[in-house]
Amino acid sequence: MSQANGKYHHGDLRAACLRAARELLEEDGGAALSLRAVARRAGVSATAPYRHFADRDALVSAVAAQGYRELAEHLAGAHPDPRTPDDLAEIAIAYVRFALERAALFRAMFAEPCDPNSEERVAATAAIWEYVHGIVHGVFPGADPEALSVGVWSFVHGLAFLHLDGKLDAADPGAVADRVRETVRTLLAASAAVRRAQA
Amino acid sequence: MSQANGKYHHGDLRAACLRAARELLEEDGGAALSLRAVARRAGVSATAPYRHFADRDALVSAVAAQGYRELAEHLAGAHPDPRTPDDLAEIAIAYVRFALERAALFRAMFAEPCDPNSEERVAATAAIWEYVHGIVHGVFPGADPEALSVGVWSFVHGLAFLHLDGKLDAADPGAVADRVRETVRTLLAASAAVRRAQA
DNA sequence: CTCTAATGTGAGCATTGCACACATTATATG
DNA sequence: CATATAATGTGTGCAATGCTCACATTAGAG
Repeated sequence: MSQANGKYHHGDLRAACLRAARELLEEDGGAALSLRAVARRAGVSATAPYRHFADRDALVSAVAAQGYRELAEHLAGAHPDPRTPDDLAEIAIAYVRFALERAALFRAMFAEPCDPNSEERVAATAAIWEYVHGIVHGVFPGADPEALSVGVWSFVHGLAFLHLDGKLDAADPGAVADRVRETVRTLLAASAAVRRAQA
Repeated sequence: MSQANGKYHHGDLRAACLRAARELLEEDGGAALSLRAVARRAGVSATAPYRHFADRDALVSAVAAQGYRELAEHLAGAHPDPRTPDDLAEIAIAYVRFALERAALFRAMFAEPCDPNSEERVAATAAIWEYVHGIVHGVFPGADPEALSVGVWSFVHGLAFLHLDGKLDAADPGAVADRVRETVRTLLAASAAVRRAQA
């Protein structure tokens, strides 16, 4: 009951719904995120949320957008100004940790095709692209920034998902971090290995 | 109606359910995959599928396992024995194309944590790991096979998901293929760029 | 103060997952 | 061949959900 005062009008039901949705997501996973459960938790009738969200998808989209912003913060916190591949590895570790710690949220962010109607969500995605470009520019000043940004985000994103889906063991956070670091190093050494082999 | 003969016993309802599930997945997306819809399409009562699948998750797991096998085939078809980064790029392209062409199936394969109870699913995952190891060994003979396999699968997997989720434009298959190829090249040249910058 | 638009309520409908008791049939066993 | 038993399919029922609609309440503009 985020706000169970007896008033007829809630005050800020939209925010309360988002909060409730986040709580449900973290407590019971994504499947439990129903509009009715959100309404219950906000101490409000089952249909009240429809005044603030067109449908379930709209609610999820709003939560996802919130997630994008938090992800950006989380990454920025991992390393303010990455310059070396090892710096980049730290950010990769932060990305994977975010996915594992806020698993249901992370899924909500990437489960559905980015709804082109949700301005909020598109904007958040664009912000992440900006951020990735900045990192790539700092770490690989000489490379094609567009292609390498795609490469880096893909790699890190895939790493996160494979852990999330149990394709890589994610039980021990320390071990996960080590593996991510190791993988970044190895991948960046791969081209050298190729050149050596071809020489 | 995959098999609407009037017999009381269906003959092979399990297979019919899987077929129906695949059809629903491709026609209406993952959300439409309900046990009842599957039953309807198989021309059978709503609860009949429970004789073959413990619950909805079990059905999805079975479909996912099927998907893993098809993915392995699809990749093998793209290049039988990859030896160079460009060969690898062709496989990456095939991976992304599989994800985009069988989007709902692909999501089903990776949406939920790999159920440790589903033998079939675990086995299929292990098979993919084997396959990736083989490729990596062929293309990067000198590298740490474990770490680089993780890196390569992560990268390709992330690439697929970012396209699938609209973070990368996936409208034109040709353009997607070009981007994937370009990204593989650029990523493998990244370490060179770093060394150049540090020199 | 009044009237309108915003916001919340409650009943209702279709759909779903699943459990249960029951019907039908394949198959093993006498 | 006859029959008991296990496998398989049916139908009913319940609780939950998303969503619509008519209605109640209230905040705030005029």
